[in-house]
Amino acid sequence: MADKKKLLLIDGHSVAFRAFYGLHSQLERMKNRNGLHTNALYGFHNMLEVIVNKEQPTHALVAFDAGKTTFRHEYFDDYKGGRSKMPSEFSEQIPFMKDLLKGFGLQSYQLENYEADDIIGTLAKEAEENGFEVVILTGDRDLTQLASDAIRVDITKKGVSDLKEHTKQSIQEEMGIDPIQIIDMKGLAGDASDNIPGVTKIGDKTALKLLHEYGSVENLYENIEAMKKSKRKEYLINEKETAFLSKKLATIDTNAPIEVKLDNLTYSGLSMEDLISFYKEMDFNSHLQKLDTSEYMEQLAEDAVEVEYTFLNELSSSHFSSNMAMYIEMLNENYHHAEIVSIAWGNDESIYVTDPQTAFASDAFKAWIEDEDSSKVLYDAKRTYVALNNKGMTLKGITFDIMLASYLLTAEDSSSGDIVDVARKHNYDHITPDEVVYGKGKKIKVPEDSALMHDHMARKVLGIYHLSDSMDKQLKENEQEDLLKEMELPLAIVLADMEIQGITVDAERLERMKEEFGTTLESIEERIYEEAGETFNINSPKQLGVILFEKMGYPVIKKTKTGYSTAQDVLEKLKDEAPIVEHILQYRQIAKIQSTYIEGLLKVIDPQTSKIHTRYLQTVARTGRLSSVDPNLQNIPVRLEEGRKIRQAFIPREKGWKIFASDYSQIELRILAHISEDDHLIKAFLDDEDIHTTTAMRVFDIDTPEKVTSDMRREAKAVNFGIVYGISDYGLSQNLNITRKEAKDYIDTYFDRFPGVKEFIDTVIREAKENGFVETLFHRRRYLPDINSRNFNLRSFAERTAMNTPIQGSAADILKMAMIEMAKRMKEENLEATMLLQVHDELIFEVPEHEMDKLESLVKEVMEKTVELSVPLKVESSAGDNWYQAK
DNA sequence: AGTGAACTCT
DNA sequence: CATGAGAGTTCACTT
Repeated sequence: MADKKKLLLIDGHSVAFRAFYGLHSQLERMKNRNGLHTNALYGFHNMLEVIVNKEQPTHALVAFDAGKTTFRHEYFDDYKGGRSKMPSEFSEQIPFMKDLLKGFGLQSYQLENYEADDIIGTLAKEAEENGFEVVILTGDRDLTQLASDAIRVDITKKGVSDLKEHTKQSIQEEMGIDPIQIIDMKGLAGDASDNIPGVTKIGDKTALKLLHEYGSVENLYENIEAMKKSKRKEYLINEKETAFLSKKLATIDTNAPIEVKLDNLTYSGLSMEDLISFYKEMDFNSHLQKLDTSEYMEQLAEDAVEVEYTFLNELSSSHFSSNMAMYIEMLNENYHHAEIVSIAWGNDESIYVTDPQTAFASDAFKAWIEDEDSSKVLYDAKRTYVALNNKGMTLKGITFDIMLASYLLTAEDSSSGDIVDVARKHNYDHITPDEVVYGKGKKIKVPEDSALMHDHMARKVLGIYHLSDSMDKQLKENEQEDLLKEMELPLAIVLADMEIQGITVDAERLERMKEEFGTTLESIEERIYEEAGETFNINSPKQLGVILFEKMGYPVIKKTKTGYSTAQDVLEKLKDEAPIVEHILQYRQIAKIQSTYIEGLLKVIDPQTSKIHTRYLQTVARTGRLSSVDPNLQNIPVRLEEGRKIRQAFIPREKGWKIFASDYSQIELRILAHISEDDHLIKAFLDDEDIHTTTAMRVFDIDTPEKVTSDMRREAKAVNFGIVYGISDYGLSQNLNITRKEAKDYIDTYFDRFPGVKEFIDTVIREAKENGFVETLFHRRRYLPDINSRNFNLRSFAERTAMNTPIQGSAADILKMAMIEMAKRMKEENLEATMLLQVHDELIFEVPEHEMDKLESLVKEVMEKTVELSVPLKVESSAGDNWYQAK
């Protein structure tokens, strides 16, 4: 049997409007690259997706209201009066609705002088008469009057793609009336949202009661004489006209003179091409990625430019020239262990693809890779360098890296690591996402048809080659060329060498610690179960919350989205009355050490060499800092003794060598002094004063350093931190456990005593508002789209970013410069010592005893002098048999 | 497979 | 109105 015909009717405007408010909290975050708000479009999209998938309609139409007046205004001037004007954030999205609908393959329709409701009503009835099943999607309750055996009305609920279905039956159950009587109800009770007046003192409840008795407005008035004398009766009689008018206004016209024919509304599904271009226009990247891969492939096949390439089984020097892009494919993120599956290179004249065996057996390939004068344009130079290093080659002649360039141009979310995202952001659309070619998750593999991969490789190479040109120009415009070529690119190689070198870790020592901590953990566990009176999973905040706040009845201090907060600062406050929390805190501390640092590190030690090779991510932190993964060696415990012991396991690669660490003292405050030119701050550093003590003296009005108590210094330190991070009185008060007013006084006094700092903050925020971005000392940029937002939170956040980024980012710049210089000098001086780690303001080396003095003076000179500010930079160094001792 | 809470660092 | 910058990993829990 042929499927029944099903018509889907959508009330475009009301659904979009609901979507807008449903995602209103996301308003400022959801913008495309041109700053267009996209929340209503996004929500509307999701609703369409849900309903189209669920209903599988054979016919569909989206109806819109037309113009400002409808026939209803002829009866009643103030119809829909009192509605506030559409916010511009919503109205700016309306023009793009048509692109969205096009993508879904949906027709839309509007009719002069009629509302969408009337179009929907007319078509719904017509369809019903022709044996259709009808589903109406709307954000407006008005349409429920249309519900019948064949017509269902779905209303969007607050949750974005959640729908409430209204059928004839459900309305009868809920209200005790037929859907058509809803208009009688409105006649009596009115509808505030449409400014339909109704009869005085009659609301929904009373109206329903009257309808149960009389059935309709007409019948009510025919029998009104018999009604018992009452105030209500008077109102009804006096406002008879209003009641009939209201009913008329509320009645959907099911005989609108529409020109569309049902037969022309057949629905044939998504239009991939249009949908993809809509996603691109809106920067709906997650949707782009989600698209069914085969459809995506088809689409690409249709509109993609052909990329020509040659697959080579044998290489010769004629295949290489001086200016080429290259890409090496590995299917594992961690390039230290990943297998190379394909290699491609070329330029706009020719592109070559080969397999790794062929490349690595070729002298011509090695000669080209190692030729300083053959310039190579890459995506992720560090990754490429490490991969080739594993094959015994040293990559030379790197002139450009589009990943690094993209990071410098638009540091925003370039994190995913996929070349497609970078390319797309710079309007290059001819690269397929890796996921499509290789699959994702556990199922990642080289495609059966290896030609698919070769084509993919060729596209990447061509993309890299093209993009390097336009990116180079943009960098020049931003004065960022040096930042790439003198900082990030050379740094990539320095980092690669550090990663390849790795740091030696004493696995046996970790194993012994694991035993010890394991025993401790068990005994704490037991004690907690005893105190709680039952066993439970201490690691589960949910279960812990139930024990503490329900079973044991301790006061709830803070809540999270999902339940009770059991965070450290909350538990600290319960310490006095609840002995159990002491043990919980202790448990958590040790459990963290055990799982993350002992077991976690043991897992990543190379059993052959006893080394750990982290990966530094150069394009993640928005301030220009590095981050470290697999494992993260930038957050090895130091603050508390138990955790700090982990550092004993980090040792030099040779017996008798030392671990040597140098860190910048107060680099961020020194940079603040330099940028702000605050006289007092500058003087403090010129005189090499203890900066927290100096701050305490100025803020607390103390005349000599000796009179500054340790508490005052501690509070001053917190204030200094606050200044660097962009302070709020609330934040400082939380931090110091003082009142908000006291915190505010501290801050005001600070700004009064360091006026240059105050001026810096005002200036940097003002400039950020004008330019839309802030810069570090070396022209690293960070765009702040929210800096002029009307949303207080977003704006405040952007303002704090505006003051913090130049400070944190300049510190990152300086250490990067120092690292490059350090690597160069160590090579020149032929030192055996090796740079191993970078932890934001410190560098860690391993060094033979006899080079200690040399290294110490070299590090000091390089770190203090590579970049010179208006205040001195100060470096503190220490050494020991392991990382624990070197601090 | 993805999210949130908790913890670690500068 | 919610509340100090920048990161990564582990676990529990949900989809």
